[in-house]
Amino acid sequence: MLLKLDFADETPIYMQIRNQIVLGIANGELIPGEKLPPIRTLAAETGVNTMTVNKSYQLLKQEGYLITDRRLGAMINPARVPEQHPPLTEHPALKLLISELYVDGISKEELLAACSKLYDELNKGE
Amino acid sequence: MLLKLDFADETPIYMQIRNQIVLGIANGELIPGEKLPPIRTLAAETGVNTMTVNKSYQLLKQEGYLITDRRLGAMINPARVPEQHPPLTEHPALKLLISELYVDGISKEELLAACSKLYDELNKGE
Amino acid sequence: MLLKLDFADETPIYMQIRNQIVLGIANGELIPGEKLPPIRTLAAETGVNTMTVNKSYQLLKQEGYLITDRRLGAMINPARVPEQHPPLTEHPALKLLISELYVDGISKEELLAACSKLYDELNKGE
Amino acid sequence: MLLKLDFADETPIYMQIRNQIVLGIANGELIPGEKLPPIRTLAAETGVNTMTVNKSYQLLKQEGYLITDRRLGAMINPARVPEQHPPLTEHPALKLLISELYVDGISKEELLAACSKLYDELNKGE
DNA sequence: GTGGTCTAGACCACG
DNA sequence: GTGGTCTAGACCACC
Repeated sequence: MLLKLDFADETPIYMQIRNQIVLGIANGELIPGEKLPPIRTLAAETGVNTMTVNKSYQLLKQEGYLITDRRLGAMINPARVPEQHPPLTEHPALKLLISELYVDGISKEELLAACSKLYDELNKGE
Repeated sequence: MLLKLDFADETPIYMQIRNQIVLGIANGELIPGEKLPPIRTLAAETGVNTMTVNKSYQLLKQEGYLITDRRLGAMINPARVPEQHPPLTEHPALKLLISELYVDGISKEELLAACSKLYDELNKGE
Repeated sequence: MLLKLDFADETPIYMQIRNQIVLGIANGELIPGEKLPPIRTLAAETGVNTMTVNKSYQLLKQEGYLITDRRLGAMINPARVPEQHPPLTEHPALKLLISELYVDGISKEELLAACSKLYDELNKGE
Repeated sequence: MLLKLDFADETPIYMQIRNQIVLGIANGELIPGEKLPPIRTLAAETGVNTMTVNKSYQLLKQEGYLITDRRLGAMINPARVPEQHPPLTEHPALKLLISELYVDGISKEELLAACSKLYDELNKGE
């Protein structure tokens, strides 16, 4: 799996790494139990400070996406417990996003079609 | 319209103000052409510095949500030109959001139902 | 002559009025000796405060574009003495403008063609 | 690169800084990828508040002249996408400028010669 | 009265 | 050490 980082982007680098790994898990590119590269390796490959990669791994671990085994290093959590969600209609980010799209003239059909398509693209291997 | 700010939240205050106004526009609470409170008033009401509110207004203006009529002050842009969107299926934030929800076990039906409901709630006045 | 003002524009209204009158003089729409509408009339027509129009007229008078006769009101100065210019190559605004266009990839030919065309369009009646 | 600010000038300081950097890019004094001084340094050197310099950088970033690499700070955007221009003959500032010069008796030849010279002086290093 | 600009500090997130 | 955010107060241009 290849990480694409944009150092000029406003989202922090550690968050970009975290996001890409989450995306990788969702679309099946990273499978539960798969080993992730050691922090130093990933840092060297991406030209990022080890501390930054470390922060990403810590965050992913805290969110349950990752587990670290002392002997094997980091791997995708094979037994993740999904987070408890309040009703989706209260999800602040989703609400804001849909509001922005609505104001930009996106129709309901377009929105639902895109959501459906994006969802279907996930984990094609299933 | 009442703004609710959370000073403990990590999202910057100026961004919270911006977000709430965008939400207000989307759900019809703020109508195009409507006058917004002067920077100083809003600052006093929310207990925030004028510079912070100023920053929000600047951002909203830059995004086209707001205009400042030199005679009357700030108002919701009555003739906003919607932003050009690349296909929604390439929208990074939407993609990430759906991925996170998917990994958390949200079903496609739940997702679409929530999006549909959120969309329908917007601009009830229409 | 019709003034088009944009109250949301960042350039002050009095300056917009001044600019449009200068443009009118340059393109021959306003001819030397021509009477300008009284301040109050212009203010009413454009929906602007009389003080604002007054400021425009004062500025134009100070720049020599306008003279006011107590009996006849304001008119385009029929005997304007052109301002003394330092060498054009030192003109700060021109320098900045050309720099911006250059950085935006405008070729020298495009620039000169546009300048030539714009110049030729002025005072067609001559 | 040395910035010359005129505190008596009516153009805002942050805009003067912005203008000088744009000029520097155009004439080749600042090359794409070159690192700019940190906000604090530039503020100290010019005797201006950090917030003011910050505002300049924000503006330059928004205009695409500058990027801030999260690791290295601010630098001249090495991959700037030129802005889309409507036909130059519709450029309001250029139109106004030429009109003013025309009314001041500048001949077409003088104008074109100056534009040509100014353009040729840009980016001598090329 | 309106927004726009600026100052002199301070704190924080990021790398 | 870097930019990003915020405060408390001030002054100014514009209308």
